[in-house]
Amino acid sequence: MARPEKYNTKQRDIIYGHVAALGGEHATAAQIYNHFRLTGAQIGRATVYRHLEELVGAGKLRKFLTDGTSGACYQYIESDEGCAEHLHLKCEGCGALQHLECDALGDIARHMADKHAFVVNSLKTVLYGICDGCMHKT
Amino acid sequence: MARPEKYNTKQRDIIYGHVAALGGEHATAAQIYNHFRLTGAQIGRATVYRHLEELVGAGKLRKFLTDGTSGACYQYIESDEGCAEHLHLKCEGCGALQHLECDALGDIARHMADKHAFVVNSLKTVLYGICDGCMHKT
DNA sequence: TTGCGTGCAAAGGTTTTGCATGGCA
DNA sequence: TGCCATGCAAAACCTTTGCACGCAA
Repeated sequence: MARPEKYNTKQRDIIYGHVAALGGEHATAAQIYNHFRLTGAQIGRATVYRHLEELVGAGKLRKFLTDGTSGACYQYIESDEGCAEHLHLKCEGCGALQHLECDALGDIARHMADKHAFVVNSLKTVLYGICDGCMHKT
Repeated sequence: MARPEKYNTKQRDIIYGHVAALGGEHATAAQIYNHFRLTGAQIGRATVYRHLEELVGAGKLRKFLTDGTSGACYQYIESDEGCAEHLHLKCEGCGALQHLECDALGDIARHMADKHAFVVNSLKTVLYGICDGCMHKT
């Protein structure tokens, strides 16, 4: 159990290194696949998807779903404790995905657990709304 | 602006009536389409999708995205004003959708607007997590 | 050598779009 | 009558899967 840790391949290192290098940035599977194509690293779509799902299962990567047929977005999860506790904001106007770094979120999660017996999964929750830029447009 | 309110067709009434009859239940586009096929109402896929998206845009319907390739789930929004005041909780264990009635939500929305210049859309925002019942199972 | 991991291609599914026809106002 | 909405089909899209080869241990 734990982690099979079967083989240590070059592709695994490349993919893992790339998503880790993304830091807080998010990327779709297609973007990641294209990045490898452009950088010369010949990695098949299937391999990208397989490792992405593997990393999601291992808790190293977060997966969320965008609105249209744009596909799923992946984001690296820092192992630091501080970064695990932030939510995401999706602007319905421009479609941008922002990160919410705020101490209040910890209070919200605690409030939900205490008063409503509901444990919020910050990794999956996305708040929808209108960002500052789009609010002043038209 | 308000609403174009173009034509009032029979299919529109059928689709609207069906999703309203679902109440709190959620259904995928394929399920809704199949329901019409079985009940004898001949309505094309495209028409179902078009009206579903129209209803989502009008705030009458909520659209979720499921994990796999199962497609999107739609759910009827009972009353505009009632649901605008609170958020929704989606349990990842049992799939139930709960309503969160809490004054703290007003504080959250206010905090987001003041500190982060982001207006939260309560109609579309869903908090994911584990409900009380599922937490004690297994 | 053994067998997992890879890559290519094709399948699977959901959603969108073009175009001719029918129905509402 | 004019024009929108519909329906059928095909396209586009993302994602998964089968199979033969290559590479790690």
